[in-house]
Amino acid sequence: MGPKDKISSPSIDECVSGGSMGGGTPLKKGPWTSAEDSLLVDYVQKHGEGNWNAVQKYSGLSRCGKSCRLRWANHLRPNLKKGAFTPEEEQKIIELHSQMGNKWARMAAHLPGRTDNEIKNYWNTRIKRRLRAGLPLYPSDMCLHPYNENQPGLNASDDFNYDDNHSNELLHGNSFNFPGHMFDGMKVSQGLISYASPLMGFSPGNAIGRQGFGSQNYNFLNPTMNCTKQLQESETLFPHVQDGIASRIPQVEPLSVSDRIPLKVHQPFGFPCDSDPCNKDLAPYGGAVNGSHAHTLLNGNFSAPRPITGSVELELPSLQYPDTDLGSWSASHAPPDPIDTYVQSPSGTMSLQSDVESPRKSGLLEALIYEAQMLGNEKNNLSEKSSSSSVFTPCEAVESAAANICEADYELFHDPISQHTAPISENPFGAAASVESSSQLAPPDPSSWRPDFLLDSSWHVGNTNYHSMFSNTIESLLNADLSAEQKQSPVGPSSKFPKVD
DNA sequence: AACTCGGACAACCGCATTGTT
DNA sequence: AAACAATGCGGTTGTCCGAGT
Repeated sequence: MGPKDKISSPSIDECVSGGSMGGGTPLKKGPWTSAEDSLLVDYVQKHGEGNWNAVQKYSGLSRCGKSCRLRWANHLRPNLKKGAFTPEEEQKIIELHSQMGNKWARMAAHLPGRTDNEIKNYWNTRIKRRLRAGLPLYPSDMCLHPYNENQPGLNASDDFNYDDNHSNELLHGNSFNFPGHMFDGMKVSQGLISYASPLMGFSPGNAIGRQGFGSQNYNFLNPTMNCTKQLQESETLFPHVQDGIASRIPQVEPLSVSDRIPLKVHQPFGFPCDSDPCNKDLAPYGGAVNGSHAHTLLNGNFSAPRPITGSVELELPSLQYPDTDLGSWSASHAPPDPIDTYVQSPSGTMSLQSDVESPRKSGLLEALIYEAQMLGNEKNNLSEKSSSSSVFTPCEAVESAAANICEADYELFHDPISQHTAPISENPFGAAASVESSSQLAPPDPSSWRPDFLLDSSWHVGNTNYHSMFSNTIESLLNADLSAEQKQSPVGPSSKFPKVD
C-alpha cells in the first residue's frame, strides 16, 4: 500500500483545520498500522470517544481527528461485527434502503455491529452487480414508503427525513401507500433510459434526474422526497425549462386521490399504474406529473415501493420501526433470497443520466448518447431496408419498446445466477396479460403514452441541445427496439416471449 | 503464468450539521 | 449573532485479492 502511505498535505487536508496540525507534525494518511491502532485504542480507553483532534496530542498518533474517528468507528470500536453480511442483514439493508435511500448511518443504526461504511460498500457493490446484470434492486413486493404530500417543511436536505416532525406527519393522514409491483416491468435496460409508463406523465424534468448514474452510488430517486424540491432541482439543471415544464408537456389527466391510491393496473408495458403523491406538489408548476417514474426520475435518490397490504395504510418512519416490524414485514413479504429474487422494481426505473451540469462527469450519458447515435445509424440503415417500420403507430412503438424491455427481462428471469423466483404474474412481461386490467382505465391520449413524447416540439423551451440530445436518444432507442423486434418477430411483441412454465 | 475483471474493503474528501465560545 | 471547531455523513477513490480467461 505504498502509494497511499503518504503524508498529507497540510494545505489541503481538512484535518488541518481541525487543529491537529498545531505542532507541525505532518499527518499520516493511508492505511492504518497495527501500532497506530494500538495507540488509538489506548487513547480511547483512557479518554473515551470524542475529541478526536486531541488524539494526536495525547497519543502521538500522526493522524487527523477525522481519520481517528473513522478508524475507531469502522474498525476498532468494540462490538463490531466482522465478516460478510448474513442473509438476514442483507435483507434488512435492502428493506432499509428502500425506505431511507442512501442514509447509511441511519441504516447502520438498525444493524448492530455494522458500520455505515460497510453498508454503503455493500450497497454500492450490490448496485453495480445488479445493474450490470440489468436486475432491479428491490424485491418486487416493496412499495413506496408512505409519503405525506402535505409535509410543509421539506427542504433540500429532506431527502427522506425521519424527523420526529415528519414522523408525526406520517402518522397523520395523507400518507400514501403505493401498490406493490407498481414498477413491474420497468427495466434497468443496460444503462439506458427507462420507459415511462404509458399512463404516467413523463416530464423532461423528471427525465433529468439529479444524479442518476452519474454517481457511482447509483443514487436513485427517493420517492418520498419533496417533489417540489425535486422539480426545482431538475429545473435548476434546466433553467430554460423553468417556466413550467409540466405545463409544457402532454398531460395525463390526473386521477383523483381516491382513484389512484389503491390502483394497481398493469399497463400495456406491464407497468402497474401507481399513484403519485408528488402530483400535488407539482401542481404549482403547472400540472401534475403522474406516475412513480416522475419521482423516480426526479432526483438522485431512490426508494422502492413497499408492499401494500391494504388500500391505504399508515406506517411509521423507519426509525420508528421496531426491528420486529421490519422483520415481520420481511418475513411476510420478502422473497426467500435476499438478493436474487427480485423482480421488477423501481430500480428498474433507471434515471436518465442527470449530470447536466457536468455531463462528462460519469461518461454514462455520453455512452448513452453514443449508443443512441449508433442505434440511430442502425435505424437509418434498417429503415432503408424495411419500410414497414414506418407504419408503426406510436402505441405500437411503445409496445414494441416495452416488449423489447420485457425480452431483456425474460433473459434476466432466466438468468441462472439471479434465479428469480417471483411469480409469473408479477413478472414484467405480463404485458399482454395486463391488457385486461389496464382496460379499467380509459387510456389517455396516446401521445401521452409515448415515453418519447419528450420529443414533443413543445419541449424546446430554449434548450435545444438537451432537447435534441434526449430526442435523438429516445427516438433512437425506441426505433432501435422496433427495428430489432421487426427483425426478430414478425408476429408481434408478445410472441417473442416464450411461455414461462 | 500472465493478464483482466470485478468484488470487497479501507480510507479520503468535501460538505453539512451541531456545539461552543 | 457570528465565528470557529468538532463531528457526522455521504460520495468517491484507490488498493488488494480471487476468479476467470
